[in-house]
Amino acid sequence: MKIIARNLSRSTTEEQLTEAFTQFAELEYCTLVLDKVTGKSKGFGFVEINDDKKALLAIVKLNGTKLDGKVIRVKKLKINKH
DNA sequence: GTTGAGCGT
Repeated sequence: MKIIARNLSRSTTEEQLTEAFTQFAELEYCTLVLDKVTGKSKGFGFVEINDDKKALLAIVKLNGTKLDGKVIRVKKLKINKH
């Protein structure tokens, strides 16, 4: 299940995202979107988790929590529209 | 060097 984490701090790193999610599930994929020009964080990233139930749990647990001192917004990505 | 809604190098 793909997950997106928005509203991240610009200083938040990919490993911080990883550690946050790894508390609830094993991450299959994790990336932090970086700006092409500055190379800094765009403030959001994507996470992939195999276990859907754990993924949903991680979303609920991490959504609204503070990461790097900032409240983050975690949601599921576009679900199969087919 | 910065910024604050979002669905990706």
